[in-house]
Amino acid sequence: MNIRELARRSGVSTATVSRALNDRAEVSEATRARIRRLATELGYAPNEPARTLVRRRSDTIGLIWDSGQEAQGLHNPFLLGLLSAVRTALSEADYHLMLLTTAGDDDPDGAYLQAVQRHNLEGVIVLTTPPDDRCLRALAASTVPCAGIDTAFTGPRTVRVSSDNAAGAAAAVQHLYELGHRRIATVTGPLHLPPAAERLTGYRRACERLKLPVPDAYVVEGDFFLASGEAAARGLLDLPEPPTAIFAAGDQMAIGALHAAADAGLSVPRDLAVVGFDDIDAAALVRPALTTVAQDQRALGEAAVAALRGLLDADPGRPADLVHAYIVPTRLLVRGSSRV
Amino acid sequence: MNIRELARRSGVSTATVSRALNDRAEVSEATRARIRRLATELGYAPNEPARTLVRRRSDTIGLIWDSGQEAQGLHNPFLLGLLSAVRTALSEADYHLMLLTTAGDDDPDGAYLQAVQRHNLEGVIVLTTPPDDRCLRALAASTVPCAGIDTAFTGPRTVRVSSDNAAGAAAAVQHLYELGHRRIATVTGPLHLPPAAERLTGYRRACERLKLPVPDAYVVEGDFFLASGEAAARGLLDLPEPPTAIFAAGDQMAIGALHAAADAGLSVPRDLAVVGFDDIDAAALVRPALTTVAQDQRALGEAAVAALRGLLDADPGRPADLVHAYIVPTRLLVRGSSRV
DNA sequence: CTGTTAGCGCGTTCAC
DNA sequence: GTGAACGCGCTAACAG
Repeated sequence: MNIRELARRSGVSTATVSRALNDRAEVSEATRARIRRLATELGYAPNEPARTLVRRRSDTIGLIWDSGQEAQGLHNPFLLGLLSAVRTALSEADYHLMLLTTAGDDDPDGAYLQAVQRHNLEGVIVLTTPPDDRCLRALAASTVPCAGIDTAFTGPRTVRVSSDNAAGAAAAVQHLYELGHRRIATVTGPLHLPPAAERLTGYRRACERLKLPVPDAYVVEGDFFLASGEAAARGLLDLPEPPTAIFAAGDQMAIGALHAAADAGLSVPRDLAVVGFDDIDAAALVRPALTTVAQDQRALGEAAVAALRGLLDADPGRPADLVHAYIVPTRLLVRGSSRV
Repeated sequence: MNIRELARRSGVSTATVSRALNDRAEVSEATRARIRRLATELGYAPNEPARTLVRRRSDTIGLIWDSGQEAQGLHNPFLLGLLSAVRTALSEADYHLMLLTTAGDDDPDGAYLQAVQRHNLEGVIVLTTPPDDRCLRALAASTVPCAGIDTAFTGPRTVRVSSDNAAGAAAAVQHLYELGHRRIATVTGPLHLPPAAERLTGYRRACERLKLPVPDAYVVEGDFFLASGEAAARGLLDLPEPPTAIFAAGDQMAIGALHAAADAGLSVPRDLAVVGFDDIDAAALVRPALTTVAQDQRALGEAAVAALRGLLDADPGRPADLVHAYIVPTRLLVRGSSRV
């Protein structure tokens, strides 16, 4: 079933069919309706490769989501929601979505770039990825429009989307303050990662505003994984003046802090309050359930799509400074680990 | 950069370039090498839409992974690993991957089918999806090759891939038996779902083999979510003769059982042992860590790709009975919730 | 408002 | 072993 057959059956030319199906103005309403009806009746669907070939655009976006295994267990739960949101938002904007990989390519460094070229991709969305990915750097350095969520790359046609990490962290501190806590420590992520650094900044700013002391010992760098949070919390609880509350920049570390508290014979939230970040699935499953700063995956996904579309519509020559950062608000979910 | 330009620069015709790049036999080794080198040098990449158009095949597989929101929080953590495995396996087999959605289509019932037609997809892989999806049924009923992981659909060119749910459940029971438990109860998933039913079968068979009594009260149907596991466990612990071990057919329910035990003042694993299924992220994060039957996501993904390729290579006329079921083994992860 | 025609980039005949 | 010509399904440009 192709456009020629459809034309034959409806007694018009292929050009008219094409115009009718693509909602061009120059077709009479009557013929348009007739053709559309016939098309659905016959189960006609346009051949995208052919359209792509002639229109020189594919309406297709590439998606890169983690080329390495390092991120395993880290932002994972998070990614799925993101992926879902991106998929939905793109499809609502009538874009198709292609998953990209580096594997199986002769020239791994240019793999993504080649994929974009091969498939005529209009742009690429990048979900959390190791920042040292050479293949990704090559992409960012090109003129391919890229929107990254929580990624640290920059290039000529690049936008970054992320949660308002600083504000989220500040909200966590504020929440603990309102519960009466005055000694609030933090466990950070690896500080070379932007989200980790931003969350620390938010923590510091909130403490400053609230006139809370932040001794150096109250800031411990972790790696976002459980064990680091547990170790950090253990250290914090052993201090001469231990904190009464811990803000961990990631849920896994926060859960580690819960374990450390239990081991120290402390009751959460009575003796120690804990707040995490991300709202991974496990946050609602542990006991006490974890109070956490939830990232809005749906909003992040939609923002990424919006950002990319902005880039696509923008004049390629112009720097896209105006839209160079999309910040999505977070939401504090108060659960048992902080509230009494 | 296209094949014509490449031909001009290498002093041969486009036909020769095409033959060289596609590893056809009728080209001399020398020219092939020369052309290949020039191609990488110039960053040439074939235009897939054009290739697809003329070859009438796209080397592209569609992926459907959850059209509804119902599954939220259920198999989620699981899906991501699957997705990753499928992506890798497909790309190693030189297939491209396209994410499909129903959204934004006029004829939602035929949305997937249309997508397959539009993009010339060779086949589709379906990850866990609500079984009542009409759109999916339409796809399964067609002649499009489909491989489903844990899905309940069947059709003329359909393969199902799943974990060996029965064996996994049996292994859990066996493990508990070896620890000395003789009163082992189970919390099942919704029994209309094949995985839930299979896990129950495995449980029953193992109990029978080990001559363990299974009073009706020891089999409680849950819904895979936390609360149902908690409620079921509470009921079980209130029995006149409560079990000393619970096998829950899903990790969330198992974690619910841990909560119930804690509320009843029981110590896990001393007073009650608990085993789950799936190995979601949270299983390793809760305390005590959850013993669970892990599904091998990587193997499942690879099996799905293998199954689909089998279907693609098979004679379309022939029923594909020989390969109609791919069963992937599970692995018991013993953690603190069972081992003393 | 509609039809005719050219050509998007490539793989594949058929000649040589 | 190589080249010239054709056509995949569709849209765009132009003609009517």
